[in-house]
Amino acid sequence: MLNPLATKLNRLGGFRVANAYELEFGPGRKVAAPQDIHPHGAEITHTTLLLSGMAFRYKMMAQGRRAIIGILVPGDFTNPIFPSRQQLDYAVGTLTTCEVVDVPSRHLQDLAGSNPRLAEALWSCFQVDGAIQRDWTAIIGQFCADKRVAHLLCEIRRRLELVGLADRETFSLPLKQQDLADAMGLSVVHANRVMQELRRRGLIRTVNRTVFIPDLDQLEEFAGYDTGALPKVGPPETSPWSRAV
Amino acid sequence: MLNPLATKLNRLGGFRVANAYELEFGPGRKVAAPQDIHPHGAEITHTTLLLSGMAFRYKMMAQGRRAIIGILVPGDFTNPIFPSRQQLDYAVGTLTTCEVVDVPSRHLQDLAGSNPRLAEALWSCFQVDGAIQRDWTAIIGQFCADKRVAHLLCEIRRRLELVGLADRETFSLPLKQQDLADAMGLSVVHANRVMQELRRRGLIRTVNRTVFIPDLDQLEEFAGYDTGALPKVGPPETSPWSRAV
DNA sequence: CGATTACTTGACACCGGTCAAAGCCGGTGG
DNA sequence: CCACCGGCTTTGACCGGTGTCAAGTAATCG
Repeated sequence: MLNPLATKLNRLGGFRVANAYELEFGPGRKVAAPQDIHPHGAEITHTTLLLSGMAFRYKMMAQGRRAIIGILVPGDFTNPIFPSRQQLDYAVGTLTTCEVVDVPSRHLQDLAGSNPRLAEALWSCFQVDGAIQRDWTAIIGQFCADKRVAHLLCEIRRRLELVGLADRETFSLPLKQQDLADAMGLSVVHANRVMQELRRRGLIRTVNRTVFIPDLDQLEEFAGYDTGALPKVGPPETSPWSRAV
Repeated sequence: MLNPLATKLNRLGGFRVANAYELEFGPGRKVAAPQDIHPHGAEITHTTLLLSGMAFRYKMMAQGRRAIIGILVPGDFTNPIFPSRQQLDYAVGTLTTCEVVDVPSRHLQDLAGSNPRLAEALWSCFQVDGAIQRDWTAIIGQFCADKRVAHLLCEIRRRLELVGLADRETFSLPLKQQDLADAMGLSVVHANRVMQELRRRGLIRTVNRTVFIPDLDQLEEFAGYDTGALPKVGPPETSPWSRAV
C-alpha cells in the first residue's frame, strides 16, 4: 500500500508534493499492543512515523488516572522534531499492533530542505496536529458527553479517510470504552451509556471494533463537527479538508 | 522595561541568546479591551507579539458559547508563523489594554536564520505553547472544578514570573469569572463558587484583579501543578522551568 | 450619581461519577 | 470440542458535583 504519509502530504499540500520513494524512511518495525512507542519524558532525538495501526498520546495524572490527549492514525508523527534537546511531555502508546519507523530529526530536515513544497506540507501536518489539540480543549470543556464522543468519532473517521482508510459509512475504531472515556474526560460507565445512546439514536452501529454510520451528515451535525475547524490547507478546490456542500 | 520576549528567550535558551535590540520589531500599537487582535479565520500573514497586557485565544461554539483555549502574557506570540497560506482556527482577544507589535513571517525567519541559538529559543517558545495546550486538554478532562481553576492560576503566575511580572506571592489576574469559566469549562456561577472555595481554604486572596498567594507550594500541590509538565528548556541549572526542590 | 457590568446567593434539577455485580465475549489449554 | 478464564461491556442503585434560573448586591464607569 502507498505510504500513508505520502497520501496525506499530497492531499495537504494540494497535489503531488511528495513521491512515495522520498518518504521511505527504511524498514518499519512492529510494535505490539498495548505497549509504549515513546515513554513519558523521553529525550527527543527523533520522531516516529506511524505506518499502520493506531496509537495515542497520553499523560498519567494523579491517582493513576490516564488522560488521552490525542489519537494517532497512519501517516501521523508521534511528535514534532526539535532543533534543541528536549523531553517529551507525554507518552505514546499503541492501541493496536502498529508498524512504525523512526525518523531522525536530521533526515526530516534534509528532506524538507531539498523540497520546499514538501517542507510546507510537512509543516501543515504539525499545524493540523496543533489545531486538533485546540479542538479537543474546546470540545472537552464545552460539549456534553454524547457530543464529545460523537465528535471524536467524526474526527477519527475524517483523519482515516484522509489516508484512505475510511469512507463515509465505515471505519475501524480500536479504542476500548475505557480509552474513549480517558480521551473525552468521562468515566467508563458513562462512556458505555453514551455509546448506547448513539446507537439507540441510530447515529452509529458497531460490530466488533468497526463503526458503521448510516448518515454521516446527521452524525456530524449532532456532534457539531465542523471540518472548517481544521485549517484549510492546499488549494481550496483540491483540499480534502473543505467540506462538501 | 526590557522586551518581555527577550527576557523569555534568554531564560528558555539558557543564557543571553538574544539582545533586546534584535527583538525590536518596530513601534508597538495599543489595543483596547475587550477587542480582537485577530478575528477568527484570519489569513495568517504575520504573528503578533504581546508586549504588555494580557490576551486570550478563543473559539466561538454553538449557541454563543465561548471556549477560551489559551491565555497570552507579555512575550507571547498570538500564533505560530506558517510558510504557506493558512487561516487561523481561533480568534485572539484582549483581556486588558495591550501593547502589541506585528511581526511579519519573513522578519522572524530572517532573524532565526541569522542566529541559530535564537532560532532554537524561538522554536522552544512554540513548543512550550503546544505543551501548555496539551496540559489544558488533560486538566480540563480529568480535574474537578476547583483544581482546574487553581491549576490555571499556577500556570498564569508561572508564565508571568518567567517574564518578570510575578513573584511567588503576587500576580495580576485580569480574567473575569466569566473568562475563568469559559477557559476551564465551567458555568460562571460555579467559577464564582470555586474562587470562594479557594479563598476560604486560604490558598489565595484577591484584591481588585490581583491575586495574593500565602503559600505557593501549598497552592501548587492542591492544583497538582507540576512544572515538569512543561518541557525542560535550556541547561537544567539555569532553566526557569525546573522546579526548585 | 445613575447605569451598566461584575460578583454573589439560594433553590433546584440533572448530568455524570462511583460502586458493585452480572453478562459477554475471545482466547487458551486440557 | 468444550470448559475455563480474564478482559471488556453492560446494568442498576445511588449520590455528589455542576449547571440553570432568578434575584439581589457590589463594583465600575461615564
